[in-house]
Amino acid sequence: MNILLIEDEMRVADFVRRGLAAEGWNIDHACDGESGLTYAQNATYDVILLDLMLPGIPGQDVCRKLRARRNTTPILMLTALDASEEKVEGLRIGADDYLPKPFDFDELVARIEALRRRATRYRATGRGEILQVGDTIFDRASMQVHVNGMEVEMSKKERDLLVLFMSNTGRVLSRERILNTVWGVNQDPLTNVVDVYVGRIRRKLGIEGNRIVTLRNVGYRMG
Amino acid sequence: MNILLIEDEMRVADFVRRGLAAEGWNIDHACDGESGLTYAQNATYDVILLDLMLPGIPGQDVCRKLRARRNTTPILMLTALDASEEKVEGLRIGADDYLPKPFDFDELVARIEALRRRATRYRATGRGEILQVGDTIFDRASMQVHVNGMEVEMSKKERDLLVLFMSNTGRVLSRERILNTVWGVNQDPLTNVVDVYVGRIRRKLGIEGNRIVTLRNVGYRMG
DNA sequence: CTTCACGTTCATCGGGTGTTCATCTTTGGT
DNA sequence: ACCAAAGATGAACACCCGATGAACGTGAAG
Repeated sequence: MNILLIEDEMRVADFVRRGLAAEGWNIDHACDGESGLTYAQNATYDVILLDLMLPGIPGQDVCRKLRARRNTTPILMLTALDASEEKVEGLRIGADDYLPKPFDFDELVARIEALRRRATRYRATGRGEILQVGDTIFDRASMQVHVNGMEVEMSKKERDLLVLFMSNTGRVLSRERILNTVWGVNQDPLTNVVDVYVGRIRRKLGIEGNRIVTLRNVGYRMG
Repeated sequence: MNILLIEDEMRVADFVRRGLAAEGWNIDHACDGESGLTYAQNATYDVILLDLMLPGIPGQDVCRKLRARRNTTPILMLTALDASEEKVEGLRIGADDYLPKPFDFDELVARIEALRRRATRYRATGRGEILQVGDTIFDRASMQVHVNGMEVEMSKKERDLLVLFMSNTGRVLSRERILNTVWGVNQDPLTNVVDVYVGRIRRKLGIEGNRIVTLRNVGYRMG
């Protein structure tokens, strides 16, 4: 899940970023409305967290502009004020939910997940809580992998790689793309970690591992 | 957790009742606004689910009357219409959240839990509720922990952590998340208190402690 | 003042995990 | 059929993460 956080207070931003990163989500952080709009235009996010008290453009205007640009990404407003007028106004100008500071971290996570769920009912894009390909099932909440009803133990990297495959079935993934996504940027391009890990999850998946096919000189594809 | 459902359509009511009962919650069902108000007056609920299209008194009026009677129970509005004017109006007249039909069941659960969490931050919770995972039982009212019928002594932090695990069985909890929830915000991220306490409750739970498994590089999961 | 329970930090230890490397196998082209 | 390049795989290894025992500080109770 990709999240855009538009927030100027570094303390809050750091707190949110660390916590959400721990949920396994990717956070992009913009410090003001201008850069927030730029981020939102150049990438696709699952949820936008928008602070209202911003330097320069106020959060409300950021929200209006996003909607004017036909951006339908769910917006969760964060604000220090718990005035219900502000809440009502926020929802009127296109926000999807509203969370007054100081907020409970668990509640933030629950709201984000609720927004994601709601959005994915209408768009087809989003990923659900459970990924299934053939007889291979991955549960994001418990991080468990089941193959033919049997649980299979995996390490974090193995799971990350499997999730990448399972959420891109039928699509070819280049080694480079896999490296960037699972291992992060700036990796030694002449490593063969990807090959090693593909081998490991193939073995662990047993027969189901055959679903990951090699395309010589191109990459791998699951499906 | 006790929930009051005010809803006239039997199909929807049955669906919600069965699903929420499966969460281990008690559901009282009123078929119209009148009886709904009576229920709300004679018992204390954690959350009220209020349909807007009701025979007799409209849902909006039920909401207003509850608030006029100083009833502060969180209200989650359910409605067939996804008109944001209605949403705005609902929030203005005292509802806490709003869910358009048809809704995702998981989302309903998430919203209810969010409302409960939000409410319990301001009131003193103290409701008698029993958590059970395997042969481990926690009684919120007496704060007692029983394992295989034997009482186990625990400190406050140990109990808090155990409750967090027991109310999130099957879900992976990152250290950050645990720190934020049990120890509070802005904690030194490089402390290992969480590890130490997980170890302590594992030991105290004996065999049952094995239910808390470690996911290396991710967090812990109970169940 | 003493004692004790609790929360927290620290140091140490063991093992799982991630990574590299070398070798073997497969594939595609000539 | 042969060769070269790409991929698969087994093994080795360093390192980091988590488990744990112990020590320390603190505040409450006796």
